[in-house]
Amino acid sequence: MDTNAGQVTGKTDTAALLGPCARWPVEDREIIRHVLDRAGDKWTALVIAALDDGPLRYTDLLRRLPGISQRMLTLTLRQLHRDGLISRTAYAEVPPRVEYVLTPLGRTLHDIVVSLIDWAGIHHDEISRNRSRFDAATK
Amino acid sequence: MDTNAGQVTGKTDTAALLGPCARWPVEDREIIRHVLDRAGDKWTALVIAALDDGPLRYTDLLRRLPGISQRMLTLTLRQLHRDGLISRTAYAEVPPRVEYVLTPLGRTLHDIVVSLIDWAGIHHDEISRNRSRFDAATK
DNA sequence: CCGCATCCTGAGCGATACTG
DNA sequence: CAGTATCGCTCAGGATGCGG
Repeated sequence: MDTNAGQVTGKTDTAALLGPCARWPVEDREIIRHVLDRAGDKWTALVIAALDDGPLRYTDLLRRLPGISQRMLTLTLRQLHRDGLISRTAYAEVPPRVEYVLTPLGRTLHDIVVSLIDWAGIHHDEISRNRSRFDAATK
Repeated sequence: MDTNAGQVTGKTDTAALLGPCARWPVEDREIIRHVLDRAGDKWTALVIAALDDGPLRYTDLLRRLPGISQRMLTLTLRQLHRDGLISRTAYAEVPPRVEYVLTPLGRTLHDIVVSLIDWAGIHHDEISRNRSRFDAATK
């Protein structure tokens, strides 16, 4: 990383400043990258989207997210909790009950995530067609 | 998987229908998943975001995306082209020149992607604080 | 019911060197 | 300038089994 560090020390990295991260200072870049990576995780988006119905229990989420493994649900939930995007409430009952719900911060991301999912749903057929056409042409 | 398959065969998978994918038929699920995965690729979002300035050349993109390798830029561009999100124009000159630009379809995704990047930039400090607090509490 | 620990595989990605 | 080709590794993530 920082391959052009030795080029011109006075100009910092003007080239990089033109990119999509231009609005944010250099020291934040990698954190933004990290946030972006996490948002792009396989399940994070879908978990957040699933939580718009209100509080959900662990097993509810498991059923609402076809294909997710217990492991990944646990990990994803922990990350989201750690980042303050969801809150976790455990009730001392038998059998135990744990409910997850979006925090205000989480809800701000929720809206974006939902629009992304909607986008995928709306345009996936167009994308499929583009892909087929492309493959046919490149054959 | 499908632990409740033996429960009520007539009701198909109503549980799954409640999730965030509820709006879309079952056969589209995995395609949506795929589109979502692609959007969550390490560089896809940033490449799309970088292209809002208008047409860009290969090396322009390389400079505007600090840390990306030639390999990943090539692969990402190819996927985006294949999916019809960007168009590629090669000019028969010396030296060769190739320009990439968002298609109308790509521009619809662009807006979402930008809002996601902005979200990351706005909230990453809050997330960092949450994380620190969480780690301190769990110590 | 709600997880955590372990093992394991392969896709994603970076580094490097080479071509039209 | 705009890619391609090859190697190697890391690590996300699936399967399974156990524990509170």
